[in-house]
Amino acid sequence: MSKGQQTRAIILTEALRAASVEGFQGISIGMLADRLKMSKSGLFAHFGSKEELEKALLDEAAQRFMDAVWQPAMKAPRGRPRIEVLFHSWLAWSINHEDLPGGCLFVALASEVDDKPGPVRDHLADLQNKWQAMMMRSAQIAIQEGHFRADLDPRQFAYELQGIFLAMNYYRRLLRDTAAVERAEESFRSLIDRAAALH
Amino acid sequence: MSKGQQTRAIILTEALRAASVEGFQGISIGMLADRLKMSKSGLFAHFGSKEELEKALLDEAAQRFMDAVWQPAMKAPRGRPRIEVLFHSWLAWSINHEDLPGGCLFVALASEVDDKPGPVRDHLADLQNKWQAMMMRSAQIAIQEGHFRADLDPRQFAYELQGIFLAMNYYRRLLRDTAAVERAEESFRSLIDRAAALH
DNA sequence: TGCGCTTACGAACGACCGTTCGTAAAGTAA
DNA sequence: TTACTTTACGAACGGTCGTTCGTAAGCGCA
Repeated sequence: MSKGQQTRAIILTEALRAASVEGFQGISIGMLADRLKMSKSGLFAHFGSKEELEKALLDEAAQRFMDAVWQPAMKAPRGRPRIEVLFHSWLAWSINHEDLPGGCLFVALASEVDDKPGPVRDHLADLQNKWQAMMMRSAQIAIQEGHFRADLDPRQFAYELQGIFLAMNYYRRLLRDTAAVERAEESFRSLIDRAAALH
Repeated sequence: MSKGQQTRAIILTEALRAASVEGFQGISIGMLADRLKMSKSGLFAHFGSKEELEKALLDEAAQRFMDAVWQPAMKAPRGRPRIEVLFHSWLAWSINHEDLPGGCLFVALASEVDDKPGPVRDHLADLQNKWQAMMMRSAQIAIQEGHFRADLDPRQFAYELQGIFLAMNYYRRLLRDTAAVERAEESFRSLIDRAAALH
């Protein structure tokens, strides 16, 4: 790995941390340069514009998300066990305080960019649409495997899973409810019970 | 109403619109002054600091929320009917494009302020904690009325209701899913069915 | 009508923003 | 080591930020 790529990786790691806490609006080139003891212009040169930095951050976060959440799920047996791993990896991802002290980056950015047309918004929406599709597909597989009811609506299943996750984030980060994760687990159990095939 | 209070109300209405779209970080005194064809300093004088403006905005939003969501629910019969009105008023509030073109202000602000200690964060968290308490209390009443199961956990009920709402916001605003509201309705029906007392 | 208080303005402040540019140092391949 | 490219820097740009202040106009009560 060349020197440039190395520095770039360090910048992205620090910027990821900062953005999870402050959002894209809240981070600045100067602030990142200060934290990393670099010059503004030196850091800036790695991306060419702040918008390019933001896109690079989304790519980096997506890469990490796939590694931390999707890959472990793909190693689990198809169907219900996979969905259980998926959900728990997802929770763990958003609570990983070292990489993302401000919680899940995608949630932190959603409200900020949802009204701001442009490549950053498009990129985030694309990633999140794909994530919904992945959850839907996982539910479909669970139906195929006979773990879930045949008449389950996978889209609605993904919607409710997303809701449980968002509520966990809300309770944990804004309300500082220490039982947020347990509430999410409880809701998840209920969702799985309803989705499960009758025996 | 004095001239000052009148101007202040106009500022708050416009600032509320802007903040629902751009968040607190995204609005500035200069931008609001431009939109309202006032001077920066003239507008500024009504609040004394940007933080005071933000607190005033939270108060104004809370007031409007109570009028638009809580009051209609209190006019409905106790128990399940009240909860149904509550939920639908809540959805309508967040979709009211005239007052809040960027959707529910509280959701828009949650991620922005949840890591920023200070009076603004405290104020928002307080409002949201009270809202959770209102939903819990409504569920308790529904239990008393015999509409909901006696062993229902009102806290968990409020959690899931919050999740349905947040997912609706996410689907509608970030993913631009035109069926977001219907998905929310579907999840709500399912939640009510599970909460309902058996006959 | 007149007077005092409220309301609004314009100019300016230091701070920070993203970005540009010329230049020096460090890395990398032959 | 040499020659070339990559990487990093410092200074400066125009612009916007929240905030301050002195001053003028307008409101509302006597």
